[in-house]
Amino acid sequence: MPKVSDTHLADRRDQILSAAAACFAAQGFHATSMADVVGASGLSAGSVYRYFASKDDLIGAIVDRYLEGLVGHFARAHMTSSSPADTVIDAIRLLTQGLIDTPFQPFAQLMPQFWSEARRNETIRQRGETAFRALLGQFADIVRRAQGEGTLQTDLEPSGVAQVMLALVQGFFLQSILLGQDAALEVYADTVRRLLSPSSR
Amino acid sequence: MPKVSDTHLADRRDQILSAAAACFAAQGFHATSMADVVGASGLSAGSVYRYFASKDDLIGAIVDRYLEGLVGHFARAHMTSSSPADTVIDAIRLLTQGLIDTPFQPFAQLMPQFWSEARRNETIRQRGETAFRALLGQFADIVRRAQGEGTLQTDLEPSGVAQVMLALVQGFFLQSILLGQDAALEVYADTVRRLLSPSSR
Amino acid sequence: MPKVSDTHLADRRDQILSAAAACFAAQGFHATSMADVVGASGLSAGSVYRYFASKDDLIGAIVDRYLEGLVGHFARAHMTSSSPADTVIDAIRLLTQGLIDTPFQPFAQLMPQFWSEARRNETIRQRGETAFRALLGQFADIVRRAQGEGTLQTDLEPSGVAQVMLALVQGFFLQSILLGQDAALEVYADTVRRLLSPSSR
Amino acid sequence: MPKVSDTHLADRRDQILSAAAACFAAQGFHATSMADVVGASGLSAGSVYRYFASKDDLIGAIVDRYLEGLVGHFARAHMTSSSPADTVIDAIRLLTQGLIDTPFQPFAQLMPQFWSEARRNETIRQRGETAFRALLGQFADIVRRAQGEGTLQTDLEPSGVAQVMLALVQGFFLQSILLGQDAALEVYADTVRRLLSPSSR
DNA sequence: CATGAATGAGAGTTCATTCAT
DNA sequence: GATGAATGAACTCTCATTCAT
Repeated sequence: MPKVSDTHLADRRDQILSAAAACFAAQGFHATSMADVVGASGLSAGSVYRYFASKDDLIGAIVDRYLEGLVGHFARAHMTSSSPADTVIDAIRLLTQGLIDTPFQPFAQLMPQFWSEARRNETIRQRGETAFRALLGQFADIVRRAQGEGTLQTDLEPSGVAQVMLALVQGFFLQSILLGQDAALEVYADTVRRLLSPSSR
Repeated sequence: MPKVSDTHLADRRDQILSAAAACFAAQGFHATSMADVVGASGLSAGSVYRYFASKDDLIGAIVDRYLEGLVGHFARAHMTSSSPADTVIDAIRLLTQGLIDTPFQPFAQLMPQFWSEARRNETIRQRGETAFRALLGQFADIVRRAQGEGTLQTDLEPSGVAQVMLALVQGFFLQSILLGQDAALEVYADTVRRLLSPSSR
Repeated sequence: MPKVSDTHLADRRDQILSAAAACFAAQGFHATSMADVVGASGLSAGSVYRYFASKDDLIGAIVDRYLEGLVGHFARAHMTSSSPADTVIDAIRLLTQGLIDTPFQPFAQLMPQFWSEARRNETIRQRGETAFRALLGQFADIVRRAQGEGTLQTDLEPSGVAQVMLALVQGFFLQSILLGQDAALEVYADTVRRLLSPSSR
Repeated sequence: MPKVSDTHLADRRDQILSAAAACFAAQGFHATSMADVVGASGLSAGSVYRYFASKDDLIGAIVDRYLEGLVGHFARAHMTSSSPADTVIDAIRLLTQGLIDTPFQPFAQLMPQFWSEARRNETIRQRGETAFRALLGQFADIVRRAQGEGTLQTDLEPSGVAQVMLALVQGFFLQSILLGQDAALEVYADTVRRLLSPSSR
């Protein structure tokens, strides 16, 4: 199919990317063979390699999507949340739902894959660093706003609280891999809210 | 009645396990070939397979060591720490030092490997669940003790705080993979201490 | 009755052939992909396959051009040269210059490619046989003329001398691939002249 | 089979090398797949790669054998031949017989492969240069000896005659690929003898 | 007529595992 | 008991060729 519209090309790319994301989320980057991706995409090997130069290129594109999705999620949470605690809890809820049935469905499951890869692949590490620094910046802004509104102690370093907030999201997800996410969220959310919101004390 | 002593057998096993841990920490489970492990161990392929039935078996043994080391670390931290905040910070410091020159040197680097594997390997997930539930139990005890001593609010659910404590350790490590661990620890530790220690408010 | 003129078709063919010759000379038949040829020709894959049924067909056409060029070169050398020795030396000089900046530029570099291919491809071998028999015939004529003029011993078999002459051209080119052609030519030419021209003895 | 004798290892290497030489001679380097070599060797893919790191490595080893065989052949011819003409003719005869049933059987057929490869592979070109310079040196010695014995004109440059001698061997082989070697040799040999031996004039 | 996206068999290579010695 | 040569299925990736547009 020559001289095809740009939309068509972008759709094909998305088709491959979605298939790959599903495979990678289910099996991990390294346990997924290109044949798996090819099969899941419904295209041929040659076509997949027309859109992505190598498996690493495909992994890079998936990671980019993952990071964009992550930063986008948190940016939206940022808009609608008033407090650091709610930001953390909303983020978890968004990502948890993403674990089930949103368009971001497979991406939350990619988290451990991403961290493994970041240790070995400098390009991915750098992209991750950029994304996560942006995230920490957003969180720090939320902290400063809360401090300005008097809902958070002013002796806390915003960057430190931002790191803590991020850790609270990350940690919950890691734990949910081992323990299952449903049961714990209520207690966890309540604890986070009490610790990060002095008004409740 | 084997010709060689049990000690000899155990030593061989340790020799392989140490070599494998170093390889896995440096390159990840999947990027490490059995030939890498065989080479690093100084033994032959046949010997390695005499002690471990398969690569997965070897990974399982490494994960067991990793989890034992982790639980042991925190258990020790438990003994010497009086407060939840100090437990978190001590744990980070122990593991951070482990990143450099303790006998646990490679194990901290195995963290993302472990979480990736736990998503795909049910046996490993279960062992992890057991270990982390034990860890959470220890942390909950620390929380209860602190509440009894009046250094922590009593309206906090101990299991929730335990999860938060664990998340604060895990999150710091994930972030340090991307951002480098040195700079942030002081601010992070200070923030954790202020949030988890009402006396400072 | 085609919509485009025959000239246009022939031009397209030449365009592809020139691009292919350059690629084949630079990289060899097998290391050159059809994508390379397509790219160098400035046309599309479909167009190239409109003019040449297959890669082998294209190789065949290139070989034909190569052989035509070769025979044509020697035919011209035949006209202007009076002696067997000068024929050999002029041929080398023409082809050597062809290595640099004549329209035959890439063809001399195709020589080893041709001989490799002739061993495996019977069609090409046959075309080569025809061309080289023609060449040997031209050379034999030159020998007979020289013998008639008394500038060459009459006890030499013309066909044998023709083969020797051809070998002297071919051999020089093979050696120049390994050794570089510049330095040796003067000594080589002088030696050829002395051996093939009894007058100089 | 572990702890196998060095002889056994060398035999395996030879086994692969012989199979590869046969394949390469029959089909050329690039038209021969590693699967072809594997099949012809009677071993497995893994075994072939235990002895040769890559296809290029294998080609390099074959070329080395080819060049050694070539230089060795000519060195022997050198010993037993008294005149430059006989050296050329003996060399052709040795290599021609090699085309049929000596241990060097496939190597003579590798000639065009070698020259093609030398144009694209600098390592191979260099090895070839070394070997052929050695050959030219041997030939020049023969020339000087003949000049000393008064069987060759002293006004010929030994290095130039050496190049001519080599060309006469190479050219005959190239021509024999197209024309078949049997018929021509007698006439060719006679012509070479007459041209290179002034005594016959 | 021209295009170039799509194909899929097959390329070179790796590697977990076995077993004769 | 230990060895390491041997295995072969599976891997990532290429490329000559086709055909819907």
